[in-house]
Amino acid sequence: MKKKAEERREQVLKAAFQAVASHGYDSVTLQDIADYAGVSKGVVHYYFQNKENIFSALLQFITAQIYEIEHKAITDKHTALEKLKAYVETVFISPAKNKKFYRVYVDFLAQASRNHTYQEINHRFYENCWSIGHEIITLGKKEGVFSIDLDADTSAKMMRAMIDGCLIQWLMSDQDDLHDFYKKTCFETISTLLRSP
Amino acid sequence: MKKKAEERREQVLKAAFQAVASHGYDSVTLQDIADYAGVSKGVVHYYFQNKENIFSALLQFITAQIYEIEHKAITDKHTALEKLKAYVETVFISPAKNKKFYRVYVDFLAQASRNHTYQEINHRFYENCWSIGHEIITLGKKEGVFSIDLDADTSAKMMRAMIDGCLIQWLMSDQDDLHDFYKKTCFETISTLLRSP
Amino acid sequence: MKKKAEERREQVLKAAFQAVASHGYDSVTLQDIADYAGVSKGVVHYYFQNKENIFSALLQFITAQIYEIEHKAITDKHTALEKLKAYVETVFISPAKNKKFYRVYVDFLAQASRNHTYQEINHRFYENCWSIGHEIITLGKKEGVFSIDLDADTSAKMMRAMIDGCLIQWLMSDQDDLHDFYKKTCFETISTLLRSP
Amino acid sequence: MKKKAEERREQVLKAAFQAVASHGYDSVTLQDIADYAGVSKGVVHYYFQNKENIFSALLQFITAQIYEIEHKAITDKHTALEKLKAYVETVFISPAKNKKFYRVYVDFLAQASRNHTYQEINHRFYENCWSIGHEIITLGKKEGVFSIDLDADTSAKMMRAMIDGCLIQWLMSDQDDLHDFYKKTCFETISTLLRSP
DNA sequence: GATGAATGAGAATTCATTCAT
DNA sequence: CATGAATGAATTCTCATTCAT
Repeated sequence: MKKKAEERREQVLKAAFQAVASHGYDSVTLQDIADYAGVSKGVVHYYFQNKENIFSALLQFITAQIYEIEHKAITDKHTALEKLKAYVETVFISPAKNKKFYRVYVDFLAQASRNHTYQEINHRFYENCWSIGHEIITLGKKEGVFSIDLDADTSAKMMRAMIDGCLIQWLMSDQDDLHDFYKKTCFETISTLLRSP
Repeated sequence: MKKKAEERREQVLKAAFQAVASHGYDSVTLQDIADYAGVSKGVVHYYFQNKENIFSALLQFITAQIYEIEHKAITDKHTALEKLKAYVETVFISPAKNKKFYRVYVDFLAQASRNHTYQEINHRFYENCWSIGHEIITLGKKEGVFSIDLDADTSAKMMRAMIDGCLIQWLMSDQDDLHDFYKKTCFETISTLLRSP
Repeated sequence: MKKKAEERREQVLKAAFQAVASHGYDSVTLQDIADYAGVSKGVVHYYFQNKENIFSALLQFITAQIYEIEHKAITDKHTALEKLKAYVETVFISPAKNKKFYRVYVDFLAQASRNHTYQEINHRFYENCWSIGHEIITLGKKEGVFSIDLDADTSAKMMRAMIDGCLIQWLMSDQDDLHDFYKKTCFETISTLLRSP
Repeated sequence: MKKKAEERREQVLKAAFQAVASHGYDSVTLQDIADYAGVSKGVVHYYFQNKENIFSALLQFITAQIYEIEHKAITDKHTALEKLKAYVETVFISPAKNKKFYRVYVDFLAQASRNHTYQEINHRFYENCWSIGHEIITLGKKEGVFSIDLDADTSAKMMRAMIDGCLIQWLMSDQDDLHDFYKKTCFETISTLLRSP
């Protein structure tokens, strides 16, 4: 029973993700979401109290999912450079997936600047991202491949700033063939920043 | 006649900026804009065909204005490091102004991912920003303070990615007192990236 | 089987009474009723064809109940004045109970003005009420305490009009402490009307 | 300008009165009101913030109007009995008008039992009605036609209770031809109550 | 019998846009 | 030119009712 409901909610959230990716946060209607989910309008309201509620759950859902994937990627690797490489590879997963996620994510960032709930969810996502950076940097310092002078917290923040900055810049270019350039350059820029002189 | 109309349009655009900063791109109404401008709803429609039109003009207006300010800042300085310092200082102008501009700007980025018109306006802004970076880097290479190996085009893009990444991260923190941290760290990160080894 | 079903119906009707008293005729939902009854929404529909059906049964149920109580009250007494006193005392039973019943009853009167089914149920209630008045008046005339000139039918209608008029006026005051004033005054007014000059 | 708007509001209120009289408080839609007013749905919202707002204004409007008519009726007369006669005549104006007004009024009474705003508006109406009764009774006592023992405040309340009780009972009968009976009987009952023994 | 998930019709409300004054 | 009244399309949300389990 409970399980079925949980699946339904996830079905709606996935539909909401598709719908927002296609139409944009403020243009998407509950009917759109219902259509993508292949259910009636009523179902959406049955599982979520209101629109804001769906969107909060959606932001929670996608940021948690992204973090999980990124975290898994670095856990599989053992050296700092391998982890960093895997992290950037995973973040720049593909033009199609990055476009979809970042379209939705930038929509949420736009909302978050005036919505405390989204801000908090995003903050938890940031902390997760920073913790990945922190882990890589700390290991790299131990290994001697990264500068001993780095402050892991600060550098982790700059890492994420660079990643988001690059992917937003790429998204705005609307050119899938630049994806590789941004991936490579982002990786090299971060490497340059971190490596011991 | 023409002059009066131009002033009227600018009055409306400035009001639109205030209105979007306060209410957000998708929540703002033409009545809000008219209210901020101290005119009637009719006036807004007299000078702009429709809502989309106002917003295109607004994005054009604020990105042009920002570029002008940033460009002026580096023109006043003579060495690469002075220019870079002035650029970052100008970009991180103040918590209040950055919050206002970036709220509106992120709103537009969110829209731009699905709106070609905004994308083009933003692209021109990017090119302007990149040209500033290019100028600083080229000069720094000549002066010998920046690495000779840098590709000015690429590095300029990374500079802007770092700046936007930092300011968005700061905006999401909703903590004015972190503004200084991000300004300083952003500057140092860029310096690290560019300086000759 | 039949008995169980009858109990179930009554359970739902009592819940409906609570629900209407709390939320009002037009705001009450079947879910509210189900909640008050401690059963699922399905049960409500199992025992009643639809919403209108429940409400008809409810009006029937509460008017029958009220009449039974009032009738019992006067049957216990033997003189006209005792009966009248007991009647008014029973009608003005308590602030809490009067508020609950009259809220629901006025809701039904509002509906009844456009709903023939409710009108008929209310008419039977009126006839019952009038019969109580009739009995008291006829006895009083026999006893010589009430004016011989009274038309029992007409006076019974006026008695009920006075009672409903008073209780509605009291209900609208939203002041429990006026309950006593209206009870006393209503009794005295009716007494004045009936007594032989 | 202001005048036009005031007329528009009144036009909408009159339409709302028709609409509620026909469909009932809780069934009436803003579209119904707009239709009766011969305007678009938007107009209703242009002049009233929301549905509750319209209804508050409507209750205010009709109770003020009724009071004005009743007050005018007694002002024209000079003796207590003439005033009383005129008052009852005016209150029982005609089957058609009483049906319309009392349908709407009972709807409001039903709502008022749970809505403080309506309660207050109704209370002001009550006070106005009571003041009419008070005036008649005081004059009658002076003239010696009414009992010197009457408390004018209390008797005024009983007068109104009798009137409302009678008209509600009549409304529930759904028989226009009983209107005369209730008018006559109500007048006689009140006369009996007030006259000196 | 009982449950509660699913449906979809229907209502309030919001606003861009139009246009008479 | 400017105003703001009027329109009605579009959206969210609520719930009676149905029906598979």
